[in-house]
Amino acid sequence: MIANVFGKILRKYRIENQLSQEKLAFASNLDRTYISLLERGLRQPSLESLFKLSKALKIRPNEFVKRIEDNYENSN
Amino acid sequence: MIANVFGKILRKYRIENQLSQEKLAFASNLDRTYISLLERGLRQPSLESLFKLSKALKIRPNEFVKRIEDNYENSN
DNA sequence: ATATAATTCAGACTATAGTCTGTAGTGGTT
DNA sequence: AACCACTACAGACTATAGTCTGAATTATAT
Repeated sequence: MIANVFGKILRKYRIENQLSQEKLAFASNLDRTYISLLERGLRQPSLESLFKLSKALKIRPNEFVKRIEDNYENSN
Repeated sequence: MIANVFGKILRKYRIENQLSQEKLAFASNLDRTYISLLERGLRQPSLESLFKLSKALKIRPNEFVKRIEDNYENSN
């Protein structure tokens, strides 16, 4: 599942940036509980949410997506 | 708007691949009318739909996203 | 042990992604 | 004109993204 792959990478990036879910939520203008859902693989983001999160995490969206790709084929 | 940027790029890729909306829909396992909505900027895809479309268009998702990035800052 | 920050989880909710069926327009070809 | 392939559009619908409030857990540290 792509949501699981995405969630794990999102969490890694967040930890690297030393942000709590709540601070990331504020920085990306998304909801606190939604960040939690994403990280646990219970939601997948829209393109816009992906861009918002990338900006808050100071990475380029295509880097984010590249990591998803790399972990996706190996996941099922 | 990110949906507009995405839509224009999607259409370019589809034309390059010489596919009709209907054939792209079939190849990506998405709905014919939804492809139309995407290209006109009336919808934005989820991460999963982005991956489905990328596969059908024989490009890597991160290339797709890179082109969206490049056209996004210049759009508003 | 007890505060405190951080995360999970629940439920109810709104907004939008994505489907389905059909019809109306658009443009090309003979 | 007629036909043909393609796309736009409408409307009603289902599935899921994303919000909001609050309470229950789970760390982390003092």
